[in-house]
Amino acid sequence: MTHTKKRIIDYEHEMNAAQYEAVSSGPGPILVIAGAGSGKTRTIVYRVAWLVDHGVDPSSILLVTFTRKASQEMLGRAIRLLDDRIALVSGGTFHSVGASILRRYSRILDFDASFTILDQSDSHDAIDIARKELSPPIEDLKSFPKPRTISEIISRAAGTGDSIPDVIDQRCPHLEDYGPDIERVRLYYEHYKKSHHLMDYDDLLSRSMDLLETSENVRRQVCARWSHILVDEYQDTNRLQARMVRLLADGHDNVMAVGDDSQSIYSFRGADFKNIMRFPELFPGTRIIKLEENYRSVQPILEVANSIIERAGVGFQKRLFTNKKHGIKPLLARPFSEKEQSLLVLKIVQEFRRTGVPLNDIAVLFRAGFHSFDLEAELTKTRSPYVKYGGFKFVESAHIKDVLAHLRVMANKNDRISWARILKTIAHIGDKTAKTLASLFAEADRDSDLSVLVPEHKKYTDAVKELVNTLSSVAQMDGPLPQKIDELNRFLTPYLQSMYDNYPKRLRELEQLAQMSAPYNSLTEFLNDVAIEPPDHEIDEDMDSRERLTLSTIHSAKGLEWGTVIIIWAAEGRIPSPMSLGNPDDLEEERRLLYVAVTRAKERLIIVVPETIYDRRLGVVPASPSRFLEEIPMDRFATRW
DNA sequence: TCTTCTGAATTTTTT
DNA sequence: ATTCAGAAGA
Repeated sequence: MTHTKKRIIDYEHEMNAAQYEAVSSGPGPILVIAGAGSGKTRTIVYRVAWLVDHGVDPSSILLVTFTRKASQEMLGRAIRLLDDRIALVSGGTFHSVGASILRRYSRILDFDASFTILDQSDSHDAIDIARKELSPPIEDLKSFPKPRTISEIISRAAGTGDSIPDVIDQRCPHLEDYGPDIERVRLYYEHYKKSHHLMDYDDLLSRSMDLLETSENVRRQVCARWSHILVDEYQDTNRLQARMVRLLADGHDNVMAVGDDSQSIYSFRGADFKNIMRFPELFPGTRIIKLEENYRSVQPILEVANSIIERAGVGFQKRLFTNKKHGIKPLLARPFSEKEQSLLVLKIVQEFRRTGVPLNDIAVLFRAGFHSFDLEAELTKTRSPYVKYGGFKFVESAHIKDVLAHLRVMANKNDRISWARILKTIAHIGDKTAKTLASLFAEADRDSDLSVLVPEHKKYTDAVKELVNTLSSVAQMDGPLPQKIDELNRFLTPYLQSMYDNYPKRLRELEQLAQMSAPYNSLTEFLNDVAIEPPDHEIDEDMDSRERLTLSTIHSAKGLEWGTVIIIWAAEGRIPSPMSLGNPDDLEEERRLLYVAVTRAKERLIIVVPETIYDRRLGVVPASPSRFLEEIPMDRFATRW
């Protein structure tokens, strides 16, 4: 066998001392505290290479990340660095690792191996059903919390291990009276999922770990399969995920966890940065290595970053330093209004472009998706190209969900939620009819002809029959998966045309979906993967090659960097978000969020705080800079360049 | 009377 | 994009 790409790596000289120490550690638990821009990804990639170079079988290495993107990027870099053997490394998200364990051992739990994975809105739908079908019924459904709220509470309880009343007490005390009924909804929801062979995202983690905990046999097999585990972004784990890491490493403790407590920004989804502080308790004998040299930002930017984070209450002490001593101070700009802010951003961007800064190297960051609405309007008006991250997801857009729902009922006839969604696309069928028919279909025998169940002499009779017939004929079609999906798309085209005026674009996306299914052998397999790992929006759009400005929420910008970063709406009332004011821990997270935003910048940082803010109720009111900025000595900023 | 359809209002962050 | 309230329709 020849390894054409193989090269000898001089580990000691290709990185700094701390990085080398982490990369070349022997067996046992290691915690790497990697400050922003300190070469975290590089360290992980070299660690994988080092292990393989020192005789560890690549297929026994597991690299756990939070996103598919992160996992692909790291494996891609490792493959380029070493050679094709790296391709054998297992990489995945916590959820996909859980799903793969469940799929393999589902027989042991009494669960059908072909379970369907509920994405977030599916799970909302299921909870809505539970709300409405509970008996005895909930007294005042109108004032009862919405599915979304209940789902958040249930999911948080699952992720943190707290009870429902505890979660309500901490997060939303005003809902205290509903506690017992929410608990009933949860029980119904659990039962519902079980009887319909459904798993939600939390189940993928908790069910798989229950399995490892209860079955010694399974645990031994799984832990023998992966003898070395690397976990990225450990600060964003919740208690469930920390438990997962502990269980997966049972018996060998060969875990390298990498993270930065100062960049923990996902507590709303149950993450607890204290997990990273507790790692040494979970793994006795942990070696702690700190990476503090920053390779990204110039000194004046780091000074602002350090002064934001040094006022944080708890955390591993660290202070970033850099060799890039020269550089300009961050600019603090105060335009009058939101409109002026947008115009200022436009002006800066145009100015930089003229001086040769590529558009790709500039990003505008903000706290929440809607903070960029006005800017987006201006950009559209002036025909400036941009991409926005942190908005709606490809898979969550309606037309994709429609096709997926069709595919799901083909794979699993008793998927009531998908039936209801499909039926509602037919004229004269609303909520009520859709639900009735969905139940009817879901409970029908496996092989019976559904079209005989359709009520006669209704306006929708013919349309429903056509739907049912199409579904069963596509399901029985021979041939590869993409061909089936294309057939389905053809059937749905008239509906899409009537529904969306931009249907050509949506149709193209559906073709892409069909393409994506090509590597899969079974529909079930494809659907499972799509639910865990939403495909990226633009895989090979022609837009991609063009230069565009990046607009992103701070959350979606984590791990990325740009030469120039413009932070808009760095004002009280935006960051910290008003939602966080009630809880000191949440407020601290807002501080970290601003820290993450600031540390994305390499050379130039511009912080924009409009003088006024528009409030729907109060009209135009004065705005002041975020409290996290007010704490910083003003001489760290420039007021003009 | 029960359902569907239409239009208006609202939204923190997401695997 | 989703959700809610009220009008129109069967």
